[in-house]
Amino acid sequence: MPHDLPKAYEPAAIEDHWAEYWVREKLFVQPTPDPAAPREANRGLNGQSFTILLPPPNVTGNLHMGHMFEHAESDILIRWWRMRGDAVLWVPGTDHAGIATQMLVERQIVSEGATRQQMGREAFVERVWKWRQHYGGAILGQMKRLGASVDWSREYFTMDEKLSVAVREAFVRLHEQNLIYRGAYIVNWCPRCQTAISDLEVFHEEQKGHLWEIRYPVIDGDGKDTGEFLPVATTRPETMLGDVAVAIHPEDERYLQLHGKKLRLPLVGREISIILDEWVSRDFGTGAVKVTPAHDPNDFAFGERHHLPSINVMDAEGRINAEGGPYAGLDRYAARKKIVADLEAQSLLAGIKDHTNNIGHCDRCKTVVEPRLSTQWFIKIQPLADKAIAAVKPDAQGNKAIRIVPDQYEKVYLEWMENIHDWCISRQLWWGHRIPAWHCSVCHKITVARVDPTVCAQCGSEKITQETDVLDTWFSSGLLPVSVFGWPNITAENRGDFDAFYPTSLLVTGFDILFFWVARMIMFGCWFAADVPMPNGSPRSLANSVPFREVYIHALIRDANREKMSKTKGNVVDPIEIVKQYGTDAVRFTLASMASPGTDIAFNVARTEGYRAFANKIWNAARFLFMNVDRAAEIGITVDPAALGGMPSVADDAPLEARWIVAELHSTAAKVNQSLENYRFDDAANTIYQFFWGSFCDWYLEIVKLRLDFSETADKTQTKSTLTTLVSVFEAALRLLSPFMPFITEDLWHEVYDGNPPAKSIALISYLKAAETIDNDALNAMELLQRLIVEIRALRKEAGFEEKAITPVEVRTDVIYQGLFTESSAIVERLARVSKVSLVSEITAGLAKHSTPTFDVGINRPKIDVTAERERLAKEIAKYEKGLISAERQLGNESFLAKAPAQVVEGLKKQEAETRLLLEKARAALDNLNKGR
RNA sequence: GGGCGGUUAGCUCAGCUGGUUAGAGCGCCUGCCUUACAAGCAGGAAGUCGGGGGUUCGAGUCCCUCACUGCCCA
Repeated sequence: MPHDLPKAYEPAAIEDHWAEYWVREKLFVQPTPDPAAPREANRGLNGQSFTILLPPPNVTGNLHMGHMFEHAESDILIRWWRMRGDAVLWVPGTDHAGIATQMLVERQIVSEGATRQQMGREAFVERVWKWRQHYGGAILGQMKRLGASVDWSREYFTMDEKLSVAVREAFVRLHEQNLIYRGAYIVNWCPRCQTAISDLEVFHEEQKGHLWEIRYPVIDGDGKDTGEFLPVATTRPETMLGDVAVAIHPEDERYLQLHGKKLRLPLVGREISIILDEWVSRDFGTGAVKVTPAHDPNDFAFGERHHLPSINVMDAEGRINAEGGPYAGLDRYAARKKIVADLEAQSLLAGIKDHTNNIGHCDRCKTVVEPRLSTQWFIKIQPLADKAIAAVKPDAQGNKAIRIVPDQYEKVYLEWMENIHDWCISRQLWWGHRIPAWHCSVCHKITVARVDPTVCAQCGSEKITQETDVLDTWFSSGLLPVSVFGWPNITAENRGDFDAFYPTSLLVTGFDILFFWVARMIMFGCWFAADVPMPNGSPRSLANSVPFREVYIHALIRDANREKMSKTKGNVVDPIEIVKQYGTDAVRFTLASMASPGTDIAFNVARTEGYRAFANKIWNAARFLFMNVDRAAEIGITVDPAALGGMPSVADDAPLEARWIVAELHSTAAKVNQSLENYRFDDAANTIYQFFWGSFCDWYLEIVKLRLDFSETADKTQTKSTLTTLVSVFEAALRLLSPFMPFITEDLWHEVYDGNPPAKSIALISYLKAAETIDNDALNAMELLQRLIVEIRALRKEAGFEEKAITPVEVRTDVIYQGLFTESSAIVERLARVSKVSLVSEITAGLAKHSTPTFDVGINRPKIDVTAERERLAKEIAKYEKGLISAERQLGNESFLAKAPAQVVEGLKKQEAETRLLLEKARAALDNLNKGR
């Protein structure tokens, strides 16, 4: 059947088809292994499994460039491992994103004129589920379109029943282990979201503000003003309503006379004490710091140390509450304004200074967070952190249970983990995993249980109500590596997944969630998996408890000007849009080729344009190939499909270009495999690009045109073997490229097999593996030939030949190369538009001439540009002279000769000799030019 | 304030444990519609490797220092 491909590659025409095909045919589904079967049987051909858990995108989210990059890298690795014969599993899913999702649905409700409070909790949660069913997880649909080779049968959602069981078990277990406690502490409170958020969910931003100095009147034992004042500096004057003391440094000479005295709190009138505390910084402000334990973490610590009461003066929405007397009801900023004005009116304001401070904002809604005293649930994190540290730190033998790549992040991780704070896991939301704790209104004790209790476990009362708080979303996503494989239900019958896929092999993720998620998975994984025995019943070591063996931290995507992409700046590049324009493959290849470790990626569509051209190049190479296959078929020459699919090889007596392209292919395969081992997507991509375009298309295809003779008189055996090499190398190159450009390679691969491929997808057959030895003779010979052709082409230009003109050339070379040039004269003639290659002992005087270390080549010069030629030679001479001077200096240096490796010295000597010769030739050529010969 | 990274061609970036005269893509210049491809072909120009100092026979690569820049933590 003749092939009929459009002249230009149109990604849109094929991508939807294949994306849908991959999902429909369930090509990437990895079934649960049978736990009764031997472990090896559950692994791939290599006896290995390779598993990646998709970092769960937010269920409300859309795919952005960062996702596409992360997925491209993961997919490249996954496809590569799969083609190398491993049992591969990539598990997709989304997380329920407590705050974001609740905010989104709440906004909808408000726009309908209602509130969630009116609706009630149950109805609201139902509404969120409904939203999720209709609109949630759009990002997974986008992933399907982009061809991510994930196992869709295993899609998870953190609120699913199966994963919720794990959340509950984890909570109860930690509680039983006394690692969960509840208490009143200062937390980051978002007045808009009306929930506590963890330290990690707060971002700090410098803002210009003020430092107000307030004069606190000193009073005597009877409560009367002494006429003295203590100046107190604050950035948040409104919190003074909750002041319970003022702290000074015990050795601060300015305030020695105030030791033991009391103050009257301005505006409020409350008597407060002056406390002495060495933690006070004497240099900051006035050296006297107001203490408001309910509204500042440092003050809370002061309060603990000095047994001070806490007075909460704000409500959940950031308004002053009843404790604030006349200010009650005012928003925090309105209250600040009024308080400052009132203080001023009472002459209690000593000064206002400009002050820049770092203000915490809610990561979700950008509202300024308020440190607030409230009762929350916490995890006592140290025991978990200890394991998580041990998992990453090298042991005495230098082994690490988890390797973090690039390794600089290992330090960042350990630094954070070693200074970790207890984790506030409660959120005042409705959407999420409700904390499985019940409060008893009789004995006021708490019952935490795996099964919803009906009575208080302490006093048996039925008057119990469930805790209203839900758990932090990261609590559930932190459990994913264990929960997606069935934990806590690991029984003899259903432990197949866990045994086969846990620990997962690799996590590909961004630096931004190293602490949020990666660290928490490590803590939970090490903690909970440790209790699951190994398949043979033996205890599980730390190395087998970790959630993944490696973490690859990828770069961040910025716009073409290296600016962070953000909606407000309007510089967000929508990957789907770019994909529509250039094709998924081109975008993937762009991302891969720019993915060098440690540097952010400045995404530039100019690059993508270039890789679309690359795809088009491959497409057209295929057209050329099919054209010839069809023509061959007409005279009865066909390629045996059995010759395809492995590593191409050629006979020793095959033509040079055949031996060469096969050697190049092997060498390319070796480099690509090596690069991917090291997560060097850029090197791998560039190597393939160079092979496909630079070697296969630019040279091999051009030369092969000489051999494809379909005339009556043709040597059919030779034509067939040429065609076989051509097709088999192309087919192999498609496989090499497939992980990077899955769509075009899938499409062309099916074409190569004329619709009867040996497998359902190119993704399911084997990747390239280089032979032990590579034909270096062919590589060297071809390199020399290419050099000759390039020199002739350059000469032709300089000599002013028309593009199409054909001309004879003279070549002088050593005997050892003469055979090559003679045998390959047809190649030179075709590629350099030469009528005849004559080997001479010296290039005829007067010809335009180029010299290289191995040969001289000369051609006629119909209309040479003498000035340009003179400039070129002068430049060449200067370059050689410079090189010669530096070579001579080094070779004249005795310590160089004594200390440098022989190989380096030899190389330099050879180079020096060559340069000397080339210099002489260039000088002679310049002379001749000047003499007008 | 503490820590980490970056600075190489006009742009975006490679350059492994120091070793011959520093590379790629895009862009640029010149000439070509050579029937696979103008999303192409051929040829070409272009870098005091951020500044300074040091170690070394030899430094883009190692050390010190300064400058600029980005990120993380407080």
